[in-house]
Amino acid sequence: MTAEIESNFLADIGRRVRALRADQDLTLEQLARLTGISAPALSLIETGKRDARLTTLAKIAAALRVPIRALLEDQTNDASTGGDAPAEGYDLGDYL
Amino acid sequence: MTAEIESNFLADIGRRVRALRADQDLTLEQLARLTGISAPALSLIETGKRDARLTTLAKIAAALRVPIRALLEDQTNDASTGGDAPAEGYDLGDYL
DNA sequence: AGCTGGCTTATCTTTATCGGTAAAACAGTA
DNA sequence: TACTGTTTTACCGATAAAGATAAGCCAGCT
Repeated sequence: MTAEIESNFLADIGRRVRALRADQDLTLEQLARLTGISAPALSLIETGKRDARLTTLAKIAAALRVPIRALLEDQTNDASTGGDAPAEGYDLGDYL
Repeated sequence: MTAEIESNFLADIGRRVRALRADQDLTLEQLARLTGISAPALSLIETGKRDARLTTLAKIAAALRVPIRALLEDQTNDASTGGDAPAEGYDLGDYL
């Protein structure tokens, strides 16, 4: 339950990193040099197997020249799936 | 240089967490129970002294019922209803 | 003064990130 | 079949996050 949502959360981030890297035709080695993060570490993050630190994700976002926000959530709002709507329109789907 | 930008980055996140917590009149103890993160750990994050993991920030955002995006960057220029379009050139100020 | 609540800091243990290196799996392609 | 490039996985050591606990600090209040 909790662990599943967490791994989905990390896997989503990893997919976005990988997609952005592919858009710029960068290899893991190249992104590793740009970020200072090793290629194995990047691979773990992209495959959702590592719970990276905030500054680590910030380095990746900077190297890809996108705001960190672009790595975290879909910019398309979707309808709520759970229960209560917190007054403004967010649902967040109750991460954890 | 690099370390300074990092600490600004973390301090900004911490300030947003603290502001949102204050908006909801929550103490560190209460947020600790909501998130499962200890109050000392939350204090370190809010004061910008800790480089938290992604799932840790996700827990905080969920407890505060805001999208994680709200903790990471200023969204004062958004205020739109559904069409959140980045659309224009980012600078990101070269984190790292 | 003595409280009390909220926050910070310190110490400790467990656990995980992270870089480095190396090896292994997986494409493609000749 | 080999060969090459890319990615994944495994191990190692150093560093750091996170929980727990305790102590310190700083308000406000009786």
